[in-house]
Amino acid sequence: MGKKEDNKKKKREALLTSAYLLFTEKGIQRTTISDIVKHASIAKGTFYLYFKDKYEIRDKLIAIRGARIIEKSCLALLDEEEMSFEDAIIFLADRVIDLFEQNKASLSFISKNLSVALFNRSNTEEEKNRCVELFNKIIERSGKTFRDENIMFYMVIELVNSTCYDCIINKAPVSMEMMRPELYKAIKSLLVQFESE
Amino acid sequence: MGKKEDNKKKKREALLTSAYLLFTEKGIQRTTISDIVKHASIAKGTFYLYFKDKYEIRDKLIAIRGARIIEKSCLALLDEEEMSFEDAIIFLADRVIDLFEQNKASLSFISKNLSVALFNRSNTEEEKNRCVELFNKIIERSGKTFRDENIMFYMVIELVNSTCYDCIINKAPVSMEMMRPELYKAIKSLLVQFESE
Amino acid sequence: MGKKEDNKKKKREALLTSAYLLFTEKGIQRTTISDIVKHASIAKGTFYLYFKDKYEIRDKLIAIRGARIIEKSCLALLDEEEMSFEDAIIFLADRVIDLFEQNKASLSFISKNLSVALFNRSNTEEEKNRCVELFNKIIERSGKTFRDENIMFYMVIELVNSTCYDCIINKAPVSMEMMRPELYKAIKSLLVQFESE
Amino acid sequence: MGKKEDNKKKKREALLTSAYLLFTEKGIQRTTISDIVKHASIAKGTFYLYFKDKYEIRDKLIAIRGARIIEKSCLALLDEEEMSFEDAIIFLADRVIDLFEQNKASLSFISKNLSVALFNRSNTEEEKNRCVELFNKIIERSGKTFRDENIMFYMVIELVNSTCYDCIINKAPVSMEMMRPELYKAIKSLLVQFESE
DNA sequence: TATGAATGAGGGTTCATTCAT
DNA sequence: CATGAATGAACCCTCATTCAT
Repeated sequence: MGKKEDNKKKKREALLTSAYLLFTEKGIQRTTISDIVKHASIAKGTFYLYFKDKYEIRDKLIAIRGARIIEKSCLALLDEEEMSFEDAIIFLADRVIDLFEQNKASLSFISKNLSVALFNRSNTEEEKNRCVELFNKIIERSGKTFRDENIMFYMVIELVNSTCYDCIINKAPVSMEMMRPELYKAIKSLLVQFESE
Repeated sequence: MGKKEDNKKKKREALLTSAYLLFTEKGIQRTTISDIVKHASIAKGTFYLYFKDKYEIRDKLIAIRGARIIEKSCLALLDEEEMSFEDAIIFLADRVIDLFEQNKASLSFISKNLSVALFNRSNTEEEKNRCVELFNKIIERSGKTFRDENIMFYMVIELVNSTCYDCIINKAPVSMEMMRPELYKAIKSLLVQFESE
Repeated sequence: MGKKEDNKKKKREALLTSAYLLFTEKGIQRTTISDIVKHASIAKGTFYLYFKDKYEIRDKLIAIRGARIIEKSCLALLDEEEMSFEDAIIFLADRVIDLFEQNKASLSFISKNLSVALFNRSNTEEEKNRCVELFNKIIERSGKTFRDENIMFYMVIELVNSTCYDCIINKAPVSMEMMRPELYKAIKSLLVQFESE
Repeated sequence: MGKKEDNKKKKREALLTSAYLLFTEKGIQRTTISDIVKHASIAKGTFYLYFKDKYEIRDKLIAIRGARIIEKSCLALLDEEEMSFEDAIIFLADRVIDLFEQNKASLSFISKNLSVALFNRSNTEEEKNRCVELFNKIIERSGKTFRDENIMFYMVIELVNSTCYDCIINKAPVSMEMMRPELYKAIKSLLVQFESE
């Protein structure tokens, strides 16, 4: 019967949601498993039926939340009129930066690990696949071909994520405002670099 | 009397050395203050005369060890014959990657925080200054001028550090071997971008 | 229907076998009911249909395994040619010591509780009876009569079991090798003591 | 300064006393470290400065309390008029049985481990030595010599301890009352056995 | 300044037991 | 009868921090 299965999924979901809320609110260090299960209205022992420890749930959440950010941005792009590939990627970067600026706690939580959502081996789930599909669709629309799309996307993501983290959270080396135009130029020069002649 | 001063410096040094050893050996989480003071042959209470907590000593160490990596690379470069600016930066990147590959524990410890060695506000010490001076010397030698050297260096460092961490530690998205040529092309395209016309 | 009965017996047997294996392998403390049912491929709740708790199954196992050791030794004796009563008991002791030396985990598990196999009130099962019968047969064969056979057997068993446990497991006060001749002399003097005039 | 040292000894003593009280009152399984420290008015963490775990304190206590029983009995003997060696040992056994009958909780706690007080390697402390000295004094007074005094004492202790435990706690195979005369005869026959001609 | 024994809150984790299926 | 997910009390133990010396 699916009832049990359903219940299990719900429990898992509740743990993930509660953990994310607490992690972004109080930080990972100061969030205890007790906090998480209390917030999720689940027994403490039950936590261990779903996750090995606090760090497993954190890693899973980084992947999920990172993927969500990328997905949202891609979907926003697909709603837009067609534009050049460079502009499309800049548009994406712009969306990601906006989302992070609107949700600094999320950025603080994801830290510089946005790319694990796409490239980490342990993350074999659908989130990853959905993002990869969206990226492929964007490339397709551009009609261009690239030397190594994975590495290209990886570098762009790293550059965007790093600058967001440092400029928004640490406010160093400069503010995000000041960084933004430089970042866009940098991304453009990177993309050109990856086009196959 | 300078002897007391000396002794204090030695104690501080011992704590830093021991902490670094243990952090790289067992990880930060699993290293306790007890471990650190035991290894440094110092009393537990004394720790608190020098550092607020484990995370203060960690942050200090990331800055010190990061700066050391950059410094070493810069000094190696200054030993070389003159070369073009692009080649000089590639040479630097190459040195940094080599150092990290030779010392994965150090990379694991520094994680994606290499740039704090140079750009973090809280890091007001000499390490930072030495690195900045070295960078300035390199630029000087090139005879070129750049739109914003800080941001340029920041981006290159982030790109090198990120790819090292992901490719060497996580082996994703590709191996460091495969990443290296792509990284160099990317760095070159970035640098050109920053030259003032 | 006997099939259900059979199945129940098999389950019980499986639990006993698994528990014994784990108890001797990892110790009683470190063996959990979860471990036992997992090893027996039985559901957790089912355990409680057969035993009250871990200690009930442990006590049952000590009785069973203790009885098995004594039985084996007695049967070995009955295979031998006739010999004097003293020699017969020494032969038995010898067999028991050998069995324990070959299976230290079993000795460690039974500890100093070998006699419960025969004399514990709660142990009302067939194992006990089989051993008692074998002892009676041995006495019968000897043609002798004794003041109190039960106490005599009890003392011999205690002496053999204690020395085995201390000398084989703890290696104190001396090795089993050194203890053996002394033990045999002691047993002989005990037996003489119990003969009715 | 001895003040700190003194305090440490007192703490250790308090832990031992409290643990013994609770072990004999509620059993080892049902006594928690929390119980012990609470009863001793000591902080939980402090327990671990003195003992590794509950089982270390238990083992230490078995040795201490076992030694105390033997010591008391020996001292009672030395108060008596001279008597034959056999009678002296019977007197000792008698005292031990009496002490155990008066304090069944203590017997239950020591279980069949009385001899570890004297023969366990890990127990290197003064308790052991005091008992050994007392035994030597008794032998000296008897003017006799024995083949192996250690093994002799060990066997007598084991026999007394085993019968006490089984007859007093388990009331099997017979009551202590019924066992006592048989035990004395057995001890006597054992002792004769060990005399060197 | 330096010490390290003492603290005790609260961390993670276990596991016997229950009970709806 | 059998199941096994869920429970949650209770466990052990850690360890940052204090403070009398």
